[in-house]
Amino acid sequence: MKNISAPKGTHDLIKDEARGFEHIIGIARLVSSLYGFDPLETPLFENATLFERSVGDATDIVQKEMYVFKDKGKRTLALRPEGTASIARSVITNKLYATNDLPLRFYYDGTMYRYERPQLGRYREFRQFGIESIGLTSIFHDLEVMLLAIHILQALGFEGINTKINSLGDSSARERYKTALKAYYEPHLPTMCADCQMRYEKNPLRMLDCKVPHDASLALKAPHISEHLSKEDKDDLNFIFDALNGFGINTTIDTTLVRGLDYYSGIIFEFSYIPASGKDYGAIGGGGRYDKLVSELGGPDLVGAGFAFGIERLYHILNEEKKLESAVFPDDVYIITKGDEARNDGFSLLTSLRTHEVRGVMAFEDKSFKSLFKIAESRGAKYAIIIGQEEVDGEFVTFRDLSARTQEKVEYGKILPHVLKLVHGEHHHHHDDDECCCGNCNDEEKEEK
RNA sequence: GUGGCCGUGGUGAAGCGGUUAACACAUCUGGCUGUGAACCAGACACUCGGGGGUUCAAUUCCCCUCGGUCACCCCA
Repeated sequence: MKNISAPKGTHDLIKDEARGFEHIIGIARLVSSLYGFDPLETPLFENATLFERSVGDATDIVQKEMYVFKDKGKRTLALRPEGTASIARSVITNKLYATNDLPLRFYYDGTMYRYERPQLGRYREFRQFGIESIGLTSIFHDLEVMLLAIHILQALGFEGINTKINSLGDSSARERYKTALKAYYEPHLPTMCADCQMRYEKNPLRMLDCKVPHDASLALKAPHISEHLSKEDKDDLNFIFDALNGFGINTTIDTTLVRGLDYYSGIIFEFSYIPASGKDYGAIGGGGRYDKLVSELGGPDLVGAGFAFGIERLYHILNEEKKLESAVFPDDVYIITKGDEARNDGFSLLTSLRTHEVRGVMAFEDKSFKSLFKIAESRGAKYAIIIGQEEVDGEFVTFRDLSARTQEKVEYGKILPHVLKLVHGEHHHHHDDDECCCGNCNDEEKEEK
């Protein structure tokens, strides 16, 4: 039998990692709802033309990274490479814009697919959390979107995020700028690196952040995109810059910042953060304004703005920075039994504990007490409940405090309240507070008696 | 898509032409007949990622392939 493996560029999220992802998404959803955003879930695949028309059929994402396939009905479908196009599509197909309450504010999260060569922080199936605000009427709406993004990062524990902003202007400004750039670079082209010669044809904006010293020095004197921006675009950019700094967010205008999706126009932004380990996971999130996306997809003339975070990247960084508290949920109780009768009694007890929101498991197979205690320990269980023949005969339970290493006998009839009191006790303890629970609880119990 | 490095048991890893393929952790069994530490004694590798080749002999060399990782590219 041949071994099977997970497809290249995919990864399983196991226990801690899955909980870490849940945590990140949970915070992002919570903060988004603070800003009046609602969830919107769209399909994992769409008609391929949706992405060709929105992301852009000349972009790398569509040209070489999209998973495209035909279904049995000969429809040409694509696994979504990003989330914005689907949200825009949904707004149009469901006529969500027919409301007096614009902009529409939505958040989403889910897997995205891009056929790329996997690397650290880059996968073929990866997860994003994003928000879209569609039907903007004010620059404050752009600002709101950015503040929400930053708020989420702060709520996750990020400090010192590098925020870069830029304005791409409208599409005609961008074309004018590309022409100007090419005119500037043309005479120098023979002296430049091979990559830049390729960029010249494909994406001249990228020539600006070449790392080859010679080329980088040329970039310093290159024409500026601001020379081609309308007054309104310039004012918007300055407004955002001042506002973010005014809120204490360290922001820089990076005129070389560009994005790989064609629908962006006007203000764009990107967040990055390199952890102390020095590992560079790339941009952790980014987004911007899209003036024409909705109308080009056949909807009304609505302006939108949004962003997306890469959850894998957020997770990896938070993990390196030890910002994720252990996501492990230790058992409250671990039940150890010996013999059929004991197993029956133990199972009834376990079942009733669970209905009372006590977390626990028991082993149903016969193993040595030694290994069962080892399992209880590795699960981080607070208490062990032992039921063997002695206990069954005497109708009691041996209740062991695993951290204090003390145990006592508790009658069958009193075990449920006994556990509930310890686990849920009126006086609320923090779960990470090792010493408190057992000691205090027992003391108080004695005092009450 | 281009180039570099890597792939040994559940895990971390030695070995780099002929070895019983170390060692450590984990797991299991016993010493302790119902109790988690430590200690002691044992046990556990049906493909050394997969396929092919060179060789008397390959985990060790070569090729292909799959996967990971790094740089480029691109982006979350």
